[in-house]
Amino acid sequence: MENVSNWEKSTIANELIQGMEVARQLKFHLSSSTSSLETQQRLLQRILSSYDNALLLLNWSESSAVQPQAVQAMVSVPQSPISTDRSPGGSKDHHQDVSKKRKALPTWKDQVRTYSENGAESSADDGYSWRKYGQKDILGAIYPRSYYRCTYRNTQTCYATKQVQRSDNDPTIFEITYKGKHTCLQASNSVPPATPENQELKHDDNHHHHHQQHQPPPNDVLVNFKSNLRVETEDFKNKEASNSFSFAYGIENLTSDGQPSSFSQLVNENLMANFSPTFISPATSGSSYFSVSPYQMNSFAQFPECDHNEIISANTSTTNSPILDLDFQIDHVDLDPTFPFDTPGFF
DNA sequence: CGGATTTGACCGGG
DNA sequence: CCCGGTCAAATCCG
Repeated sequence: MENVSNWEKSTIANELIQGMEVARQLKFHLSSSTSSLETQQRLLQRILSSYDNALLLLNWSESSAVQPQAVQAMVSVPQSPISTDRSPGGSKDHHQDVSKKRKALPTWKDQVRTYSENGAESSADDGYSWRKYGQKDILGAIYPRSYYRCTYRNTQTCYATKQVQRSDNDPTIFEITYKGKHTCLQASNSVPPATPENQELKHDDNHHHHHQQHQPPPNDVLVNFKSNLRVETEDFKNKEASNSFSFAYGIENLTSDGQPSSFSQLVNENLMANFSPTFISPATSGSSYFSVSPYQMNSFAQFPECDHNEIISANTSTTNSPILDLDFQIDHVDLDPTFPFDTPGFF
């Protein structure tokens, strides 16, 4: 337990909460006669994905996490090459030598929805200061991809990076891929990151500045779970109202109205993806902020390597993936019980 | 002037 | 050789 940082806890809890929320929606849909099978399957997919991500976050093993983007790409125009679509026939032999991966940096994704149409700048402030170091046109993508690294890479040897890619289908969506965790110490007066990355507490505290962030015992996680779930639900509704999108419960209405529905489904999918719980602070009671961030955090971990997931996802993904993942996890834990994250010098 | 961004070159893996 | 990722010189900006 001790080697699981607060950041990981919150992120895992994030996934679990999301899964629970979606499960509730699915329950509602199942009892509703108007619910389409497609919708139900999508909800189920999301639930499985949440489990998958949570398990993956627990020990950084590869996974067949089903990305919402994949669904989105399938529903919409087939112009964006998503990594999950590969020919199943090409299942080449792969080695599971986990030993000599050099770039086993943890990777997770996030979707940020901009509210102002021009708002390319709104795609940003996640609490960390980034420095752009490159931009590339990506094959098959309309918008270029921007590369950022932590500002304190040289001064504090912080190797966190992120990539920002504007979505082809919905230009108000920015897909952000984070690689590596911040090992830097941000300025103390700065606003704590609204992302689950609440890491400053886990640094070797040469000087414990007033750490009101206590390490919550495992039970606290559950407490957080519940309390935040409530918050999240409210927030959920607020956003639904403010965006004047009837989503989730209204999907069928939108889609079955004779509309081609690909777009509305796309929108709903994006909303679904973005309506994940806006971050759960591990410091619950009396804590100053439940950062209800202006952007949504739908983080799900990614496979540091592409090798395994190829063959895993070649199988029909969802059903058998947990089993496979468990196997991987066991192996992984046996081989490498230490989490690379908790060592600040790791890179 | 100093730090951040831009942008083409460079590099390495597939 | 193509493509994605990074470097670094030039440029921008406060």
